[in-house]
Amino acid sequence: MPKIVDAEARRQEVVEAVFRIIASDGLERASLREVADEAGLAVGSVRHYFVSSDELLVHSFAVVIDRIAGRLEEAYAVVESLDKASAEHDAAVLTLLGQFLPLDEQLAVDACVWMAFRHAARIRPVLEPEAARSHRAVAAVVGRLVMRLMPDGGSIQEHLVTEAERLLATLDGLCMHALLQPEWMTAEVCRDVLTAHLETLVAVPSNR
Amino acid sequence: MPKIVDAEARRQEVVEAVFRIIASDGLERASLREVADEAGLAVGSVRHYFVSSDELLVHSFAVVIDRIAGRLEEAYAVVESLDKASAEHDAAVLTLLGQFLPLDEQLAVDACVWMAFRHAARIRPVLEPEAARSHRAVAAVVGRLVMRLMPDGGSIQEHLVTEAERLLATLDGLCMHALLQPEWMTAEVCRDVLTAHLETLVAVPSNR
DNA sequence: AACTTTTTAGCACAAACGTGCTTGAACCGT
DNA sequence: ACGGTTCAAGCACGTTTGTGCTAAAAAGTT
Repeated sequence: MPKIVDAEARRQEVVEAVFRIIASDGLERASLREVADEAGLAVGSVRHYFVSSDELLVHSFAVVIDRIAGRLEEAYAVVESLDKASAEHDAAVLTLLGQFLPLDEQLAVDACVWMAFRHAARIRPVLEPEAARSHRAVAAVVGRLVMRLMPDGGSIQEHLVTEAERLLATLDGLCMHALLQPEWMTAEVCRDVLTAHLETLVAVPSNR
Repeated sequence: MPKIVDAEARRQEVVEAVFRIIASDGLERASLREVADEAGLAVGSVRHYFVSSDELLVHSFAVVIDRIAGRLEEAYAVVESLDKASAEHDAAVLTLLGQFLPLDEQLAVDACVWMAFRHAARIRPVLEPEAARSHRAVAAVVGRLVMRLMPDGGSIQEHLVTEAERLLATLDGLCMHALLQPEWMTAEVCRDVLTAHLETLVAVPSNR
């Protein structure tokens, strides 16, 4: 039998190298040579764990999606465990929504990588399936949250879809601005915008 | 004197070629050779009008910013010319906000290009000044609009900033989704989300 | 007709890229 | 101790990129 190496762990190390490169230098710099250097390996070694550059990138995309979706599900479970009217509930909702934003270093890397891959997927067909999965996973959690938060429980299908999409758009927009214009979009502004949005979600206008 | 050619018009043609390439194949494919082919010129010719690849890209970024900002100012002038309570006013506001979204082919190209450059500016320092200018220009219009739409005229500075940033984030998020997930984010959903947002902007919760 | 200056075109080079392929090195079971 | 399998590393080839440089074509002025 061969040399024993935890192959999955090695793959994960390479993926982490990909993340660091994308966060600091962008997706276009995530070449095999750069990734190998960042991971402290040779190009041939990286290619031993990932058949092609495409496979490496698609797998990296999948990993970041799973990480984000996992955090969201976890945070949503907390929300669901609390009483709807309690103050802890509101705090838990803010914590959930904060998982989208680059509020700490780990979240910032994930947000960078996520954004980069989603935008790249518009052009590169290999990334498209994962982009669609990412959208479905996030929309599912946000949809459940909106259903829980809306006063009528989201009974009117059209309003639910609109409000879910509205929250999703605001989140992605906030994430974008926090990544691209960090000097204008501080963590505090993010929080203010989110709380303002939540107030508008609870208080549905009467004329609808 | 030399061969007479309208240099500015030629530059514009090259820029249009850049736009088409970015919209269809992404910014990373906007190389000198690709641009020259798309514009029907030789690489040397393109380089005669743009000293370097960087200058071409920065100038293209500036052009798309001017185009978008121009449309916004134009649409805002219409809004300002109408009575605040009229139905035409609401329609004009929707028209203004629609300038951000890829609702027709021209807007879609501009939105693609704008997004691509803004994201690239995170990594490429040469693009950063234009990205900052773009943010200021758009924020100015949106800020004025929010000030006009808020019931108290945006007299409380913090609320104004928050609401302006909230609208800006929603717009960018909508634009992103419309570009990346066009099958989920139709023009109709965009309109619904925007009208819902405007309702929440007019009806400020009492506890604030 | 000759000259000058702009415009257009193209060559050549170094650098970086993905990938097919080969070569040692490491290590476990026999 | 040995053999077979996996891991690690690297070479080589064809592309593509930006850019410095050269040179031909075009056209108004003299």
